[in-house]
Amino acid sequence: MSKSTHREDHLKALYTLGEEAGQESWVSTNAMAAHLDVKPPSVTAMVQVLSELGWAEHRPYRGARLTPLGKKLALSLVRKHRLWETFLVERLGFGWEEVHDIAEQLEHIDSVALVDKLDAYLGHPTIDPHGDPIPTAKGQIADSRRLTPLLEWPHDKPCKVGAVKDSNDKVLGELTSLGIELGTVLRPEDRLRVPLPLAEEVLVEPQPSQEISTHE
Amino acid sequence: MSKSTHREDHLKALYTLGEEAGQESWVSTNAMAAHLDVKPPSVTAMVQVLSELGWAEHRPYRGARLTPLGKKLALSLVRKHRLWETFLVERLGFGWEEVHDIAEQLEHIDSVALVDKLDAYLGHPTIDPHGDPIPTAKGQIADSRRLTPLLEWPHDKPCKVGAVKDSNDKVLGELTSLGIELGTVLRPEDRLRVPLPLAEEVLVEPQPSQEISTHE
DNA sequence: GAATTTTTTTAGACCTGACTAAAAAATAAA
DNA sequence: TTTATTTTTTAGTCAGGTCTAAAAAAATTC
Repeated sequence: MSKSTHREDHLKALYTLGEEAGQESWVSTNAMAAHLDVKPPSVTAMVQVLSELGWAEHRPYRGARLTPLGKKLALSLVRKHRLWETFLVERLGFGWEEVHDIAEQLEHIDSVALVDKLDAYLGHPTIDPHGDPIPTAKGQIADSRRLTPLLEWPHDKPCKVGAVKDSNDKVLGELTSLGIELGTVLRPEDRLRVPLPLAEEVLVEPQPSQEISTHE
Repeated sequence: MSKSTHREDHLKALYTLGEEAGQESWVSTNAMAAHLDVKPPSVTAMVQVLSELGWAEHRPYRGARLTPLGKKLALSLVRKHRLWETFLVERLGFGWEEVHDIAEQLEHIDSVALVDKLDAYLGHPTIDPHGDPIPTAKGQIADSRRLTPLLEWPHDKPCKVGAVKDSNDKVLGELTSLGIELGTVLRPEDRLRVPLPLAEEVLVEPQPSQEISTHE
């Protein structure tokens, strides 16, 4: 990996864990190390670099958090990642469970023009193949949908799959083999076929229209 | 750059210079250093690594050349590079002079499935936006065209632009501003507008059909 | 064919990011 | 609040790839 790829990976880890933990909280270097599959001392060193770059703040023994600049850069990485995932699924025909690792590489390609043109080519998509919102070029996340965990959805009403929470390859693959993908309409009886650990990962929204089949 | 990116860059330099110099010749480490914009000792070190990997042979003080395995790998890099260039121009709307640097990054993305799907998506193209042939997945270069340097083409016959020899951004940009791109038909009088240094880079083929305009 | 110049390799240093082991700070338990 | 435990940082090492300076081989000149 290049110097910047390493930095970007740590930046993104910090962003991701920071989002999970809530806005102003400090992310522990240990958590980042676990997330990046690296030992804690390596993260400490890297966090200090991010700090020198003005991307993050580091309070020794407390943790790290992004500066506004760091957050902006992280969002541009997330944007690239999700645009590439969209391309891979919608244009190249990959399954939604196959694209994470490839997008993980593609997101480090350095070219503003490329991202802009890719975005336009895809028709300025707002969500990626896993239902996650795609930040705009300015770093705005505009996700107007109000998603509800499937397990909290009323048992007698149909709903539509809007996103998968922790979209790791295994969960996505199992959902696919159940015939469940983004946009799939779940009727009350369909939900019986979804094992609990999978159902926990699914976020749904009201079924808006005349869709009736299990396969969207 | 990652370990493999560095290795691949040296491998490709060795391939490129080896092709220019003719099949069996040894490529000097100095030439590679100039090509890669790196100092000669760095190349020596890297060539020794390639040698340990079985990708190249190194004869100290003579130079290096690819093994059959190395050549196969190099061709797969060239294939990736040219497929991505094709994608960038044909799908994303980049100019042919803008894509080299981006493809230089994209060619290191590691995913066989990605290359296969990209190739299919583009309709299994055989030449890239600069007229260079795209190796097949098996490493075959099937270029049935017989291209002639523009300067050797009979002055009284029209011809069609088939490729650009040294497709660096500057040459390509100047050709574009003259209205010359791949497939452009050049009538005898059109050739007067092409400065010598540019004309030297252009390879042409017989004009097959009813094309008459300067803009293909 | 000996001497000089050019090319290439070796030697040794630096940079970046990873690691292990040990020290220091923070947290939890007694 | 003192002790024990956990977390995090520091210290020191290693790997990979780059560099400069010096040595060795090859090519060239006289």
